[in-house]
Amino acid sequence: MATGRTHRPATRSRGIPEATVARLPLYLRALTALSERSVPTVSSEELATAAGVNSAKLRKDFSYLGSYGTRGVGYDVEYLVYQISRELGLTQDWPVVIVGIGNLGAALANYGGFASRGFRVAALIDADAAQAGKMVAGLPIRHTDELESIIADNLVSIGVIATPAGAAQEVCDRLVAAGVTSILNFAPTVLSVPDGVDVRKVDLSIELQILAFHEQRKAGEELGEAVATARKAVKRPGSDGDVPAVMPV
Amino acid sequence: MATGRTHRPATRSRGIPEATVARLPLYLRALTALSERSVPTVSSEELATAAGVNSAKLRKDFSYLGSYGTRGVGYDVEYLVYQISRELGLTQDWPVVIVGIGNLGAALANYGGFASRGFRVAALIDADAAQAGKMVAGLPIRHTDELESIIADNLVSIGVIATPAGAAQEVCDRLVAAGVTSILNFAPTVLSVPDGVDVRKVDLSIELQILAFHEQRKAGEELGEAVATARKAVKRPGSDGDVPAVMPV
DNA sequence: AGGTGTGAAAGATTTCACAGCC
DNA sequence: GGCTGTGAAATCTTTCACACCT
Repeated sequence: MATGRTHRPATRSRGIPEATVARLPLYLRALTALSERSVPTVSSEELATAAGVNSAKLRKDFSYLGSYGTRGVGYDVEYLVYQISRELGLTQDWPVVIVGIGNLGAALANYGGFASRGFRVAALIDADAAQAGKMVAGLPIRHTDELESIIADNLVSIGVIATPAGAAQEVCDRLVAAGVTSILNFAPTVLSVPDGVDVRKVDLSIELQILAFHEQRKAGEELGEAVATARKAVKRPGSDGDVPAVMPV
Repeated sequence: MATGRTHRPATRSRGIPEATVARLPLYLRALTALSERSVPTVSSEELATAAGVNSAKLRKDFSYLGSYGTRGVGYDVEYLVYQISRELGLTQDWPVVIVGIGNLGAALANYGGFASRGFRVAALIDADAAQAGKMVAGLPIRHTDELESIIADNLVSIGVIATPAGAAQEVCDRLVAAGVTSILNFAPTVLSVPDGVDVRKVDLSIELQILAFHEQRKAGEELGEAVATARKAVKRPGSDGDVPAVMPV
């Protein structure tokens, strides 16, 4: 069934839904674990459990990639690993730069998952001249002045921004001007970019706030406000106003 | 319009869509910035631009909270800040613990956004006894042995896991057993938790992989594979096989 | 039997477009 | 005249359930 003229509309044969794309890395991780344990095949049910989704969703997701399973048997682990990797573009080398080597930037540089699966940290860049040359995760920190040449020399198309919020847009503009077309933004700012540039945002305080929303519901509905009240009383000394005077979220 | 019997079905008067909840922190941040510049009112169009969404979506989102705007005028900035904060549960104090004080955990502890808006780092916890007592971001690292008592003493209901993948599930189990009901997970693993416990996941390599997917499309469709080919040729020496031998993603 | 692949139904989210109020 | 609030339409996502292959 890899041959033409099937039910699938030819017009968007390559149009994999965003929601599916976002789950492919999850499946890939679960499959990689199975592969390391030399498991040869896996059913949609087993794989779905390992990835934390339900099996109908997983099968639907895979159906957008093609028919890679065998009815009555399941999926060949190695083959699926390869197909998903290829679909995600992980069979090629993606050089990335990390800009802003503070606590977070250093954590990212040291993060193992970064180095695996075709991603390669091409350079660490920081605006602080005093940091230049210092080694982090086996790489020397380089000064922002070199940003453009580093990107050009390494054909970098993915940039990671781990600067303070105030610097993020300027860094972003320079990355884009130098040729970067995908940005992973850790700074708590909305970046504006031209069409054709992708931005994904990772925002710690947003995630916490979403948790707080649900937490509040639980407290209110299941415990009749008692815990919430107790918690309110436990404010630490020195922040007893209603508006904590800290930097903007 | 705080009074009853409106068009909204009473059955889910409190049922704010997840997608809307996920955007409230974005609006709140934009509003806080306006508030600091003492801007009194803002239109849906302006606020939407600042938050990086379109105005119809923003108005729809706000309509789930209530009618807080004035037709022909816009929204009162201070009032909206208050309403959204309240809706998100940020008017109360949320003590959090961070478990796993490696590079990432330290970065989180130092992250300013964490400390703002009602979140308070109650303790930093690490399994390495040699680290115990060391100060990070003004707080002493405490040993995992103390986890249960720390959570009980501080009424902690939100836990942040920044441990290696291998330790995450065990830490999670202990947090949950001790009373934590919301978890922000930075470890690249699927956590299993009982009903009633919320888990949100932040996964750096997943974000990168999603970017790579779109990046690949751009290269293939707009440049006729030329750049992709060039990039493939630039593999660094020592990783010329097809399967990079690094830790699982 | 056992498990994939997928139409069709159900549900959620986004966008449109305009009535209604200031 | 300008801008909110919201039904209704369009779109996207998930779930169901079963035909079909091994």
